[in-house]
Amino acid sequence: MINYTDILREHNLKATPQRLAITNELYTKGHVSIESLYELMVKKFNSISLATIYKNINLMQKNSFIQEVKIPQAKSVYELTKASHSHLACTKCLGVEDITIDLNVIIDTITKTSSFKIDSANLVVSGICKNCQRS
Amino acid sequence: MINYTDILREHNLKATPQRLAITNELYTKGHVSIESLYELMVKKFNSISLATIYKNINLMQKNSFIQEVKIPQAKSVYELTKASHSHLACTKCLGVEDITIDLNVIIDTITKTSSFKIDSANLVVSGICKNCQRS
DNA sequence: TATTAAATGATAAAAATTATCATTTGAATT
DNA sequence: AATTCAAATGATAATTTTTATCATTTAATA
Ligand SMILES: [Mn+2]
Ligand SMILES: [Mn+2]
Ligand SMILES: [Zn+2]
Ligand SMILES: [Zn+2]
Repeated sequence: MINYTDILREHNLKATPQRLAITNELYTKGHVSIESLYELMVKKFNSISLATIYKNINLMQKNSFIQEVKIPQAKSVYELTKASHSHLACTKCLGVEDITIDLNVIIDTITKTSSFKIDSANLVVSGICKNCQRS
Repeated sequence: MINYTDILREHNLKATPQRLAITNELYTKGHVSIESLYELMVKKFNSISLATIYKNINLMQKNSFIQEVKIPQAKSVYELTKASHSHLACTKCLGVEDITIDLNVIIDTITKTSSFKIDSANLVVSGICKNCQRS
């Protein structure tokens, strides 16, 4: 269990209980949607406002503290920003897993064959996760 | 200029003027957002309903006639379904270009190293397009 | 041309997101 | 420890986005 107090402050964000709870949830769950994050927070705070969730998600995104992951045919999930990686999205349980794949070959190919100046590459692979395959 | 009348009917969709206009717009523009599609349609039909846009987009998506492309930090665009391909998204002009990249090596790698059963892979590369680089 | 299921347009309703603002609070300062 | 104050929260209104409803129209078939 990481303490995000200092890390929040480094991003010029006050370490409020709500933010610490949000970051902890993102840390433990990995990838969380807005609605499930809100449900989780309501359990911890008798009266957290949905606006607080949105305001923090947006603010932390601006500060590159967290990132949105857009999944085809499903709701977005959010995660703590970490080293660049790709995602496996299960179409059955809607779970999202991290996977580290070297996309440099692809990036190089695009750079050589097009005039596009690449900033980042986002890969989402959809399918059935290990757990959902048996059933 | 392709005539989509028969293609729509093959998908069990009536070839209404609105649908023909939508498909033509997707064909000529390539990738269009809901709001710009609506603006374009309003020019052609004095009183097309936004609901008609949504209903058609959703229906045609179910029939795999068109597809949604989710772009990081930007609104989704829609395109006519065609051979699997990836996308270059310009963060400046918000334009989206097609690019054909062989993702089989990556898919094979994932298949070998994980227990994930892959259905599809979606790659969106963000950066600055050729046009936007000069300015 | 008549028939009919499907599509459209108008609009209400619902869902998602943002804005506003009085109150509270974290963190720095004394 | 008490004071200060910008920032954050919560309540809620407003806005935006998307879906539902339904009377009317229309594409397709006969
Ligand atoms: Mn991730
Ligand atoms: Mn495309
Ligand atoms: Zn699963
Ligand atoms: Zn551009």
